[in-house]
Amino acid sequence: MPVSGEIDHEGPDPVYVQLAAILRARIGSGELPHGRALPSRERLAAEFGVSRGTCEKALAILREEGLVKTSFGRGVYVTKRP
Amino acid sequence: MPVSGEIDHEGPDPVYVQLAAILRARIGSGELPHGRALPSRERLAAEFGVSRGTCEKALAILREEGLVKTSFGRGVYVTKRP
DNA sequence: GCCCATTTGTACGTATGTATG
DNA sequence: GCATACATACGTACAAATGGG
Repeated sequence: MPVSGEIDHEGPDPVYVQLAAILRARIGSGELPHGRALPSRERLAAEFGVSRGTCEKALAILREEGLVKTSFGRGVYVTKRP
Repeated sequence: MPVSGEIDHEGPDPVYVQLAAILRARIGSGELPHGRALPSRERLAAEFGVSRGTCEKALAILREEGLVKTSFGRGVYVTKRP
C-alpha cells in the first residue's frame, strides 16, 4: 500500500483504505503526535477531495487499530505514542 | 413465494424479492407493528448476509406497496396497520 | 441556564464498477 | 446481452454531545 499523500481515485485500492494509510503514516511519523486532534470529517473531506462518509470509514479503521480515539462532539484524538 | 425467514441464495427467486417477502410477512404478522422503525440497511445486510444494495431494492418494493415510509436521514417506518 | 456553531454518529438515496450465471 | 449481487463512493439529512459566549 503506497502512501503518496494523495488519493488515487482510479487505483485498485479503495479510497477509504488509502486515506487510512495516509493518516496512519502521519501518526507513525509524528506529524500527528499523541494527543493531537485530527481534522474533522468536514476538513478531511475538503483536504482530500472525498466525501464525509469515506472519511468516516477511514477513521473507523484507525479506531479499530487503536491508533485514535473519538470523543463525541469534540473530535478524534491520536492515542498512539510514537 | 415461501417465506421461511431465511434467504436462499440458490433458489429461483432473487434475493431482494425474498427479502421483501420476509419483511412483508413480519409487517403482516405484527412482528413489525405500525410506526415501528425497520432495521437500517446496514443491519438488514448483516442479519441476512446480503449487500446494502440488495436491501435497498427490497425496501423499494415495500415502499411502492405502501407498507413502509422513509424518513430521509432517520429510517424506514411501518405505515401499514395490522 | 440558554443559544449556537462544531463535531460525531447514523441513515437514506443514488450512481458506478465489477463479477457471475 | 441481461439480471442479479456486491463493494465502493458521493451527497444529503437528522439527532445528540460538546463547548463557548
